[in-house]
Amino acid sequence: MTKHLIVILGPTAIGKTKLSITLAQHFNTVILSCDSRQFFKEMTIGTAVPSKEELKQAEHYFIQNKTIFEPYNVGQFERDALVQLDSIFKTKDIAIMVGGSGLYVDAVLNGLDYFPDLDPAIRTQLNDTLKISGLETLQMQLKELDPISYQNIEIENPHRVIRALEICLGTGKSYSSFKQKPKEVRPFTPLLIGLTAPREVLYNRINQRVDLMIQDGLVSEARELHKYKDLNALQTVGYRELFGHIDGDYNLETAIEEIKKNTRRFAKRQGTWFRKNTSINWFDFDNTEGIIPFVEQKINSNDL
RNA sequence: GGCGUCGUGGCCGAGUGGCUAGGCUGGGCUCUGCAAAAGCUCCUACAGCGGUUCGAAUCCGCUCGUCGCCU
Repeated sequence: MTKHLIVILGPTAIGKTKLSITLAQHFNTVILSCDSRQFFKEMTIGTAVPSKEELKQAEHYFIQNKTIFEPYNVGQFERDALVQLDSIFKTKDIAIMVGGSGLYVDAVLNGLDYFPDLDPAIRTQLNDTLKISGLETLQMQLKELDPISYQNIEIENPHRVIRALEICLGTGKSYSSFKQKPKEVRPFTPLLIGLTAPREVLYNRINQRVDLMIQDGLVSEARELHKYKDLNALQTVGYRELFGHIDGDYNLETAIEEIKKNTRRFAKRQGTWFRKNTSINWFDFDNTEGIIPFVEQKINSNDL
């Protein structure tokens, strides 16, 4: 029997959580979250993790299973997710993954190349160099150490340049030399379901949801986390803007408007990411009845 | 009705005879361990009409509109 991973994709606030629970119940299976901010147990309101009630309706993995105090990244998630899926597929033929984080979804579905773990001090130092000497210095260094990456990566993007450099410096080999692994073969067949909505409708949902988060106490959640505001996990829409307000940079109303704006932009970027993935089967968020029959039909035809 | 004021792209806003201000919003995009991150890119306007001038958003006139004051 083929193992199937139903992957639910779409921008934030479009209704992925609800759909995933419906599917999990129908197929009597479990849900893996693939959301780079819902891993953290210290954040609840601002990341819109499923509610207690929702968590009771289906078994969830990778929801608030990590702490903001320990670094976590795609590579680790890929490994964790594959281990979890292996164990799920021992007893189930179908699993569900819900994802808003494009890179993380791709990692599970297609795999990342292998990169060794590095001493985090290397990145710290590169970040210092960036701050003191500027991006150009790093670009020149990369040109020297790894001309191929210098040609191919987005050279104006400090994150990309630093990543390439940290691999070069930490391994003694070029970043490009690691990116040669053939595509991973996964022990499951993915079926991608995307949810869409007209831009205006989505933006209204986002604005409303932000207002709800504020009502639910996002401000006090942000206050408690304020002292950790430099942690990577807290570079998150909904928190950053409130940290600025708590620091006295602007009033609450402004912070809320900023959260809405940044969430809209985030949703737009998610759209860009998913749009180029041609294997997604798109459904209107408002008309999801057809999804279960569609999935059943696909799975059955695969199993024949 | 009279006098004055102002009229710049979706919004804000500089410019005051010759060289696409800038910011914000918005759109498009990139993506192999910071990804709700980070970065790239697009949107050439000067209320209208006429005049002066080699050349006008910038000067002059009229029209329309704005706001203010007066009657």
